[in-house]
Amino acid sequence: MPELPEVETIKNELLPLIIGRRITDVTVVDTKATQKLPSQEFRSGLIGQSIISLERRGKYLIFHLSGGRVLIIHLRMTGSLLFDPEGKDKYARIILRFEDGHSMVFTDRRRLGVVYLTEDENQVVGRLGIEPLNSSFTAAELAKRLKGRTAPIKALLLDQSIIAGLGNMYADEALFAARIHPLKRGGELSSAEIKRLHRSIIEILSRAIENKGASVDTYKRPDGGLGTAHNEFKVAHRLGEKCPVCGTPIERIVIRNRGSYFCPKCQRLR
DNA sequence: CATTGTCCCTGGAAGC
DNA sequence: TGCTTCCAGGGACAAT
Repeated sequence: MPELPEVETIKNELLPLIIGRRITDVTVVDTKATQKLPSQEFRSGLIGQSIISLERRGKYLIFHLSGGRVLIIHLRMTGSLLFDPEGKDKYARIILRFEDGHSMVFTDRRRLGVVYLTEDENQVVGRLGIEPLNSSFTAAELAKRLKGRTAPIKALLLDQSIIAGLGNMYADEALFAARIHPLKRGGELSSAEIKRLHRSIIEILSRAIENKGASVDTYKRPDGGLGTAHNEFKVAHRLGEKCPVCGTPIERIVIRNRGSYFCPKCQRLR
């Protein structure tokens, strides 16, 4: 499941492979991927353009094109961007070909991923919240964003308009590291808890990027390689396993239709 | 506005 | 073995 560390890894590894390359052909295998944009319009908007930059914002990949337009891809649950994949991909949805014979394939088993082609990227990413690895993300800023909120902290961490890029796995890991129960109301966190949570979010995400993401489900890097961040998960997807701190079995509850893993002893509600 | 619930989508797992 | 049902979850959207 691509969250911030996975998308950041894809950006980092794709960047040197595609920068400056001109798109010579586009195949739209699955028209659902481009949403309401007709595939002919999508193709003609891309063909002939060069990729001049690649950035990440939250979980979005943003490709700036020479003509001024912007290609934006969200991988959602099972999407991958593969560079020069071997053989045919059963789940290929969009294929970009470059003038020198290379290709980039957007594959997506569950077909939830979305591709945009726009002149104004803010229409797609404009409502996203703060970047947690940006220096502007401070404990004071986090406190401000949680103040007065009554929803469970877990739900607030998943709200992309508050913090951009955290997903289910890393939200659970950050809450465990900060020793905060996922159901605790956001506005009721103490300043000590907010400081711990702030630090944990940064450390968990940074470490996962060092590990090139977590290969849970279908996540792959552009060269087809996997990430190793999941090996360091302490609670996420570890129902019934022993808490590495106290040995208590990890529990799972559902918050906003998302499975939340936590240690009932280390993360007390009160 | 804040919060909560539903839906999309598919393949792997679980149950019968 | 083979069929059916459930589940995973990011984000758009509707309802409250």
